Amino acid sequence: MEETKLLMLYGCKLAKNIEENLPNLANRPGILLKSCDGIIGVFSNLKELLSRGQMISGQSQELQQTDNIGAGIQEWLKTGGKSYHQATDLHNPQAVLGNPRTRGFSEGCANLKGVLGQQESGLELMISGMNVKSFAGGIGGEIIQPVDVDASGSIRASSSQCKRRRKDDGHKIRVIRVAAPQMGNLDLPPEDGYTWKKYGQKEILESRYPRSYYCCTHRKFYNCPAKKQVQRLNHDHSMFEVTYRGGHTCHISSTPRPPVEQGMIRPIATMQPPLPCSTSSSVLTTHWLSMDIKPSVLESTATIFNKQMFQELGGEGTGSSTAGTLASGRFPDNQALPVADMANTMFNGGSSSSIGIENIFSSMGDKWN
DNA sequence: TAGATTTGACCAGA
DNA sequence: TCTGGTCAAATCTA
Repeated sequence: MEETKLLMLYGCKLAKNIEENLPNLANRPGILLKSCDGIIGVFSNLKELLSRGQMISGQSQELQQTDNIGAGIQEWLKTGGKSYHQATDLHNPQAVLGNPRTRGFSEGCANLKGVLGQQESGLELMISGMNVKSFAGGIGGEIIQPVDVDASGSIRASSSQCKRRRKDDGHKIRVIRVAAPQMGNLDLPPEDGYTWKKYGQKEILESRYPRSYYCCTHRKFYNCPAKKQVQRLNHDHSMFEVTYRGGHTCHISSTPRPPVEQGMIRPIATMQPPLPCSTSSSVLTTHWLSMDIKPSVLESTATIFNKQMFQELGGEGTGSSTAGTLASGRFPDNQALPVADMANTMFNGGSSSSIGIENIFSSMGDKWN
């Protein structure tokens, strides 16, 4: 549920910021459209995540509420977002789903799109659909797929191509779908905060694309059992299906730290020393509304906006050092990085930042002006 | 030259 | 027997 809550708040915040800064953004249609795309991606992923989640849990009432996720954001936007915290109790997902003011992200986004004008060609906006390619650059929202594990621990096929599966060895299994890179090496699997070593590739029956097998780089030294499989979707080659098996144990060190795999939060906005599994030299960590949020999700989400804004603002960022950039919170010319502040403000409730969420866009507006 | 990737062969579950 | 998963030698690359 943590991804759900994260996406929910993040999308609402972005929408609110766009609405509040339409005067500034009016002269920057590129930023506007990309921002809108990002928001729609967030909300669409949220919708899919919720739908799938409820299908798994079989809670029909929640499903109905999710389907009704409707006019709420529009209504909420009309209030100027001022009633956000009153309208949404993010500590209580039931309250969020049941609250008419927070229902209807899709309609809200459609409304935004109407405000912002015609979408770019090539920009896939499938607000009511499930097929959103949310973010350019290959960092996509995380969409959890249902995985069926029967009582014996073996995996039941959840797709037609999974006819036989080896018995699970008791490891936790997690299946997600992420957007494939749209530039550069298109075969590179999406970054997820860990380093992986490819140990095999295999053509899979009835699949157009081969499946790649990865294990944790540190399997040798830390006996880390984590593995993942990456395969491009048959029907949508721009999406990867990534199957994670087993959790990382290689992060265990002399410094106690909750495992990322278990989605446990870390202390307030501190810079962590590099860890064996992390691809980053440092990791931006947050606490946010006391929620359990996987840092990888947080970083990916925050990076989307970072990359888009950075490019639009004429930066030379490549987005290759996501966590490092966010952690530094600086442009190369040592300017403050608005999105880092934004992420910091958002995910830390604004308590630890001198820049409030309301000021982020206005400060950016200064740059644009 | 060490580490990563590729790829054919082998293993094991269904 | 078929197929997915893994191994390990060969190859590549920084």
